[in-house]
Amino acid sequence: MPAAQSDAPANPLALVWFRNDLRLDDNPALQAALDNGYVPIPVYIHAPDEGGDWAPGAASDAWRHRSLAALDAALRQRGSHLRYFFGPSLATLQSLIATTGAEAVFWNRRYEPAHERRDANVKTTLRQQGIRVESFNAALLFEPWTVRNKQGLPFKVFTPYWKALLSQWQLGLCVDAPARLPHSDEGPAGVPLEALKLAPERDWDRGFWDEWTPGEAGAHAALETFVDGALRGYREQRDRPDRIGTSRLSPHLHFGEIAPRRIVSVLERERTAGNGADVDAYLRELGWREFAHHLLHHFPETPDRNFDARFNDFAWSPVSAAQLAQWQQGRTGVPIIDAGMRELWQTGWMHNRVRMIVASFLTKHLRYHWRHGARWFWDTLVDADLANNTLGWQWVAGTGADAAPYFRVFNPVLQASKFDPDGDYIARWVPELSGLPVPLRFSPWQDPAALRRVAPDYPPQPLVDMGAGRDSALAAYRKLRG
DNA sequence: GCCTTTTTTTG
DNA sequence: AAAAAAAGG
Repeated sequence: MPAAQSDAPANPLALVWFRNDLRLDDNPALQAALDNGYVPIPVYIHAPDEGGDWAPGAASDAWRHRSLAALDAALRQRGSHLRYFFGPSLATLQSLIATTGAEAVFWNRRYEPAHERRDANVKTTLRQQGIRVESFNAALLFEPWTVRNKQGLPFKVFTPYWKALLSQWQLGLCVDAPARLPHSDEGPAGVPLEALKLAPERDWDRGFWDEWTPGEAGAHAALETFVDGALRGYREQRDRPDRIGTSRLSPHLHFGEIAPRRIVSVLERERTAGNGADVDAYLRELGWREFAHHLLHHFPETPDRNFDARFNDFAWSPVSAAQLAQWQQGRTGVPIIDAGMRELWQTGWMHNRVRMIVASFLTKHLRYHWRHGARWFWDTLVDADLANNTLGWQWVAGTGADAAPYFRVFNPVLQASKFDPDGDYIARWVPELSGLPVPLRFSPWQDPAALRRVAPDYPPQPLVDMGAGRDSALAAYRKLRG
């Protein structure tokens, strides 16, 4: 190399701050760095306490560990790599700017209230220091503040919200992952991924990885599996926990391993005369995800407070730690509930239909405040997502926006017979009941002798009598209105 | 995106 | 007599 070359101005550096956008495909922050002629320095900053009361749970950490490793591997294939640091985020970015000489910072937005506040502060502070800072939308089809009703207010009901989305449906083109990435070794190397201690010390997550492959490649493989399999018939099969009837994309979406816009573009490409209704049904589910983020942005207190303030006076039952543990561990004596809770514990995921059933049981039959369920899901779900989790629990509990009315009580026996008609889901997750014939498998307490013979360790009676639980929930609700 | 009970319709 | 629809929580 001629010496003169070193005097030529090198390409300026930009920090690309990865958060819940752990992908290279259609990543606007990364792309903006490249398009503006910067050499991107990909960084991940571990700062769980910046999530406020909603620091990531254990299952989420286990997933993130693997997803970060996958992102780093993908970056390395392209000549770059991911650098890991400990927070606080602002101080870490400032120090990186000082040591690398980076002139810009790019990131993709998050919508959790604590993160929105933090990001706003980071942006203002760095800009005051003369740094170029830009944020982008990588996680949503539409930014929450761009969807308004006729009065200019945020929507509170899903159907009109969804109609508004459809009427303004205009998605930009996806940008493919760059084939090569310029690279700089300027500045500190950071710490090894293992230092972040995201992976469990004890391998309680062993059962997760038969079911899931975190990371961008796993996300695209899951999408392909969905398109080749469950998409056809999705509209009807998506409610069947005994089948692979859903996309199983939720954790990949949460971590931003795949863009919703990419999913839409693939589904539209795959749309045929035969599967149009199925594609539309899936898009509607993506719509619920959008709605959840819309609500969280506009009503940031809802992870901890009832959306419907009338419920602030509701007579929730005092929590019995023992009963709550029975629900958590899948030992309520109600098979469909126990199957769901055990699926969650063993795989970090639960079928959506079953989420509604176990949530209804906790908030109606046990009449426990939805927060107890939301917290448990938060810790155990690999797809734990503040927007979706909050909407889901407040929806079932009847306290939310466009929620199921409180008097809508799911009957777990009826739900099981409707959506797991052969009892296969129950048999898989509560195998000790597989020796019972099917109608009995939904309500084994109805034949105590058979239950004792087949599964002597299974609770002989449900935690709550179905009829009594329903009635007392309805009575508490009546008092609220009265 | 429900359940139960009551009422009406259908075979 | 059973199934479907309606009503109301």
